[in-house]
Amino acid sequence: MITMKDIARELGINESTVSRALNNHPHVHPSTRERVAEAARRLNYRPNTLARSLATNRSYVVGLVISNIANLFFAEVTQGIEQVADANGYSVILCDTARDAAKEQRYLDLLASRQVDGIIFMSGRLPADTVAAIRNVKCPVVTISRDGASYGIPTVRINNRAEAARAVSYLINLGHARIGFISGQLDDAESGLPRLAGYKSALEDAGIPFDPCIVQEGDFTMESGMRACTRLLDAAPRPTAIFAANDEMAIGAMKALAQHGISVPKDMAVVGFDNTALARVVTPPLTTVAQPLRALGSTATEMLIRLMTGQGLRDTEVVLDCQLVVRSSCGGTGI
Amino acid sequence: MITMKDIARELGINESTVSRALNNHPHVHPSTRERVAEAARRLNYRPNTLARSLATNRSYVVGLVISNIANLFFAEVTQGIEQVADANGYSVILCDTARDAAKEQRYLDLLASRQVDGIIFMSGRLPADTVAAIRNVKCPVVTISRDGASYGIPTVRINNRAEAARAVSYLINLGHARIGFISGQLDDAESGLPRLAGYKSALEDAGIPFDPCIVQEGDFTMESGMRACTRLLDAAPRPTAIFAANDEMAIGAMKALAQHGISVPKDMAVVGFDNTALARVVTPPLTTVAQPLRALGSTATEMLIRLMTGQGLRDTEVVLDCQLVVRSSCGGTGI
DNA sequence: CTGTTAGCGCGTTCAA
DNA sequence: TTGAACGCGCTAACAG
Repeated sequence: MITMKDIARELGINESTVSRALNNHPHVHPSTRERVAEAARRLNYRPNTLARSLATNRSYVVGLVISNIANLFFAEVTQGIEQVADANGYSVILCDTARDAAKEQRYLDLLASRQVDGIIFMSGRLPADTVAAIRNVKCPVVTISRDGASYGIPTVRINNRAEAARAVSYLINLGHARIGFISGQLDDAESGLPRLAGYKSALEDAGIPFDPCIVQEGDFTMESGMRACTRLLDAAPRPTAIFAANDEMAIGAMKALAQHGISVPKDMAVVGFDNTALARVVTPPLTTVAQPLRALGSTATEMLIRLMTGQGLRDTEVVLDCQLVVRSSCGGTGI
Repeated sequence: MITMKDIARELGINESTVSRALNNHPHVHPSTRERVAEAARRLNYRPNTLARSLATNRSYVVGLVISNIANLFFAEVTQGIEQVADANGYSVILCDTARDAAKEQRYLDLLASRQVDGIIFMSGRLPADTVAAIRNVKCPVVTISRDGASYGIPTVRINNRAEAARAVSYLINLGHARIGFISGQLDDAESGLPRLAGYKSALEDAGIPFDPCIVQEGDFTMESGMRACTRLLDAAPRPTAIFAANDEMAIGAMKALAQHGISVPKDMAVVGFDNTALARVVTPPLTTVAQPLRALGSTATEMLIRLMTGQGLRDTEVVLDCQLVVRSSCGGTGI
């Protein structure tokens, strides 16, 4: 490895002059600067970021703690994060916790040891000891899509309640008055309860009475969507539309409908939530609430950068808007 | 930040003794070791990995250069990589190149500057200057799924030719004699040409003449699959089965078939390649050649670890087996 | 504008 | 078994 010392010796000047020249400090003679640059090029010099970080106490690395990179949802958010980080000179250390709480803690510790300048945390719920661990790392932390705001942790998320209501209102405007709902786990404070609440409020706004018989709980898997849909079909009167709390369950519902010979969207409209790639591949393409995945990542990263660079935050909680993507499962025209 | 010096002062002993105690060196008095451990705990000491790396010249970080983390294919491989890396004490720096050759070079340089111990490279083809850049970083590099072996770069990949042949043979055994092929770009030395070659060889083995009329080139997108399929339907005699070089195009083909009122698998069998999550969501679920995605990642990481730890490599090229996953698009039973 | 000195936190000699 | 001293590669403070 070739160091600043080498190029200093080569040029018969001092190491710190080399440092200044390479870092574009003011007050370096143009000719010196040029000679240094030339020598660096010639000797194939590569700065040692580790040493620099040790000296400056800034690593220009951010940690990303995530529960499952193989999930399209997280993968897209990650892309938004990496892109903004890189554009600002930061590298990203990827930590996949596989929803393991012990791993979460270990990763937070590891990242702190590695002197990261900041951390983005997007791994499941926030139990008390995880909150404690987050407070324990000295660097700024931003959480995505979780209930961090209630702990005073900077957060970016979507308004699950309002977005769910928007989707249901859309169905109502289409003329549907009997709308089944396939919920996620109701103990999920993120995508479970709030989306159910949104469903209810949209009905209420339209003066449609809430009927618990056409609300079925699933667990966000395709299989649970199929089962929930089958139960919905037994309700009397039968719903004319189904809203599911995520795409997977909506797709499961469409499969169940197909098995029962019910045609989408002619006999049943279906709407999902998330807008993963699955939604446009399934037949017919699924109408769905599109989360701004990349934006979740980039916004969180921008917040983190503000914190790391000592600029304040406007709001410790940012709520992003979604978009209803209408496809042929809901009366759209399809491809 | 609290350092070894702090705990040394606290205990009235020397800093290097603390270092030895913390690193479980032999020849440290048990009582000293215990006092140090206790003080470290009490003061909430956290080792500074940067400083350690600078001193030992090993960072325990690997770089991952990838072309698109939002693609399920790469995301799953990445999960395999992260998992093995973490299990061996390595962290992963994620670099998403977005297929930008300039970014590839920049990232390789960046990683070298960060003193990573090794790099896994999985970003598109290997043009000459990228090969040069790879040779230029001093740490070991392993490539995945690319033609690195011909440059002497350690590689793990699948046998695209043989796996494609396997899928086509399966169709032949099912009784199909007229099998259309939707290829990828034929200038793609990875998934383009080899898969076409596999298609041809399977036909030849079965004594079926090759007919260029029922080979249509696509570009791995769903839309191109639709167009290619439409062209295939004009061929006379019309094929009874279609093999596509990836899932996306196979799904596009299924969409085109649906538009033409052709039922899958009754009137047409369809087989894809890759086994992304899309394959089991589409209707009917797609038969496809399943690449061992996680294994690609974990195998590459294991190779890299051998290299980083100075153990040799058995083979500089490892070829993994795929598996044909039969689903209802091809005579399976469906869900 | 440049050289000198000191130090970031840790590991590793070499003596004692 | 422990202490003292030095070095990893780089930045920063202070002179000059």
